[in-house]
Amino acid sequence: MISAPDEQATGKGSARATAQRKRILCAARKCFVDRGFHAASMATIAQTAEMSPGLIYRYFRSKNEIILAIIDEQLEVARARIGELSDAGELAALIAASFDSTSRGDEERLSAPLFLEMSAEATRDPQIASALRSFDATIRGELARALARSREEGGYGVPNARAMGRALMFMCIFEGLKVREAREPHLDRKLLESALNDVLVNLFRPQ
Amino acid sequence: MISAPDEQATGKGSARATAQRKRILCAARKCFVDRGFHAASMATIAQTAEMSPGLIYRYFRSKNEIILAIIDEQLEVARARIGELSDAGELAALIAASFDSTSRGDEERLSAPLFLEMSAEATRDPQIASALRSFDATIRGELARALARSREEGGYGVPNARAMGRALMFMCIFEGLKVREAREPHLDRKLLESALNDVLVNLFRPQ
Amino acid sequence: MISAPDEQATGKGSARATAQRKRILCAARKCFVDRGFHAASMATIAQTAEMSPGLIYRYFRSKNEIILAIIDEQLEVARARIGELSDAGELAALIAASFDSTSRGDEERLSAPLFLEMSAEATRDPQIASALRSFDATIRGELARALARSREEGGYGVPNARAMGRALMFMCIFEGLKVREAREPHLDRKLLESALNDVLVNLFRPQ
Amino acid sequence: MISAPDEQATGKGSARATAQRKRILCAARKCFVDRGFHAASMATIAQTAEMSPGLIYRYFRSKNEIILAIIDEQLEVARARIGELSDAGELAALIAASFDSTSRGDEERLSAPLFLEMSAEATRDPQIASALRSFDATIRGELARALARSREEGGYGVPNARAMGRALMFMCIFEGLKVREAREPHLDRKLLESALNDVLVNLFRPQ
DNA sequence: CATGAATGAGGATTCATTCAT
DNA sequence: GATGAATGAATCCTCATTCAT
Repeated sequence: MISAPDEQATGKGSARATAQRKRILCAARKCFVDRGFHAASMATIAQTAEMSPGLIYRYFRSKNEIILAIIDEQLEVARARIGELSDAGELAALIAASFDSTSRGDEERLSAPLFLEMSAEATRDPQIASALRSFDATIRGELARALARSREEGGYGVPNARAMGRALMFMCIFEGLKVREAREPHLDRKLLESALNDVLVNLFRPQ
Repeated sequence: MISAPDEQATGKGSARATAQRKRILCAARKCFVDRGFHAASMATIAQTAEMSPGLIYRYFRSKNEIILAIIDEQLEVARARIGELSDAGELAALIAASFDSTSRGDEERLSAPLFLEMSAEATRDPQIASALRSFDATIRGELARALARSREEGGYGVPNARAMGRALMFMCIFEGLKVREAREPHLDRKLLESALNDVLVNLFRPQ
Repeated sequence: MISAPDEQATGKGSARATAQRKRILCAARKCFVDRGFHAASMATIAQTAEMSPGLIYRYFRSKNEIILAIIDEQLEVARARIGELSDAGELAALIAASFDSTSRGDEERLSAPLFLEMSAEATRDPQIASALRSFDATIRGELARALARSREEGGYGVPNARAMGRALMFMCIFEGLKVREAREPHLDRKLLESALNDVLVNLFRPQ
Repeated sequence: MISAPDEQATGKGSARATAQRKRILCAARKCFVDRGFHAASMATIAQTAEMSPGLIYRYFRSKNEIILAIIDEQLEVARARIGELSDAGELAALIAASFDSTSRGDEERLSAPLFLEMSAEATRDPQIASALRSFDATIRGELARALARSREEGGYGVPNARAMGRALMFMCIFEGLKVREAREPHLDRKLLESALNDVLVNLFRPQ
């Protein structure tokens, strides 16, 4: 978690407050996707959220706090998604599906533009960097464990020595595909799926 | 190429002008890496280049033109690097080496932060988007051809049907690694190399 | 009308907003009179209006929009004034009076410096040029009709063939006097009045 | 004369220097007509004059000095032109002809845009204001004398009491027409000529 | 709670002018 | 004499943030 809840100063914890925060974050997400963290102005976010700019500051201390909250949210979504993937067997098909923007609502997918925005921002902001590192650690550990688990236990039986490396490669492919999604959203699905199978079959084949 | 040379209006073509442009681009690259395209101010770039802000405009029409020039430069570097990789046999080792920021000077490597910055920007700027697409087309075509070439001709003998898909996967891994480099520059090299070998051996093994 | 009201984007239509716009226009008018459209800076206008520079942009999209609004205002004032003149009989006396800067407040007179500024600007800006042309057409048409009307109907009974020409001459004299006012604001009123009578008596005498 | 010759510091008096000054003034005139005093940059003027910006400063101390020189030149041209007019008998036809931009070269006509630019500038710059006043005094005196001269001496025999007033009106019409020329350069010549005759016949008819 | 007007620092860009060559 | 690179102040405009109502 990047942004401390700090209900004292902002959230109030009431249902109302939660709803307002969600409203703002939803608007912010849209604006950030459309224009990037920097180019999206608080005024635009307010307008999108159909509230006054001043009101936003009742729920978030600054624009940066909103950015951090959005990053948290996106990482959470990604965590959930990759958790699902690693549990299921059909990894290639599922990853390919995660590429498809029509398969889920905006709030349930790691947005490709936001992923790039976040990653770029992490280069400069240590707080964001650390959030991403923690995300990484969680996911890679989880993946490595899944890979290392024996076939009898529903795992892939990959030797421990290789599991960490393959988890790393999985992340690279997952994130490389996010980059690609941002750049080439209409990439041929057939090509993608067969390519993924071609590679992942090796990465994840029970050994 | 995004930015036409257009010596008419800016560069003057003189040795001096070329040196100044290089100076500016070098300063801009530093600033963009440190702060991002948007947060880097012309004043900062000028200061880094040790010249007055006004002077920059003798060599570039706008900040955006500088951004485009930097993107051109980075894509050119990436093209050259991937060209080398695809010619050589030791793909995994080379890719891993390309991760190593100490192996080459700043100007001879695709900067990871800039790569993210560029990719994010391409989401909104059609000119950048098109430059990236053209980069993609070139590289993927080249890779696919190298993969499809018969072993006798120094290729990998991958069936045509699979070559395109593997080229795509190669790009995902390459770019996924750039993302990782930005996030985790001190990633364990041993782990990385062995993981790459593990995957690429399958992707590029002569068949 | 040059500048559409466009309350959507700027004015808000509230009483407050109207007052602020007026405040800004009033300050801008002063600054433009003192220094010209180009030399008057937004900072100066803001200072004159006793507000921050940024606030101006809540009410006007750009400096140019302010210029256009001022031009609109000035043309409107001129139209009203010439309307009065053409209705009354004592044209010479009235024109001379319109020269007198003490007879009316700043907002009810076509400012001589602004008239020059506007006219000069119209040379380059097609929007302003067209506003001036429309002003011309209105006024000259109105004058020509007044001149052509029969004496029984309160007109001057000037033959149609001559009415257009005399309306043109009237405009030349009116505008020539604006030039003079800018240059020689303390011109001898007696001289002016008798000179105007001498000429206009011929232009407008009922025939 | 606004701008003191001051050969010491600038002109050098040599034929070369004179030619260079003329070159610069000619370029400046073009630029000022096209873009106005303020918007015309020294760089553009230099380019138009086909010389380097720095060189201009060998012949003029500042941009303002160029503006003043141009104003001098324009007033000189106007003086000459009105001198001709007042000597000839066919005043109306001649004034109308002076409207016609094709009748003379650019350097021999008072440019309408420059006239507006000058007049506007005179509002703020006392030096320019005084130059215009001196111009006025000369011209109006000359005109008044011509009008007052007896018919036997080639004059118009206008009583002294009226001569000053008519000279004033003549100036208004002349300058009013300059304003019109800037605004409506393609004004119907027939209309203009007949209108001028209609008025001037009264102003200048020998009495 | 909510508004939206207000602030003012900061950003990109231009341009008259200078000066080393 | 001549060049044109270099300067840096000044300009327009934007936007995160605050606060009176």
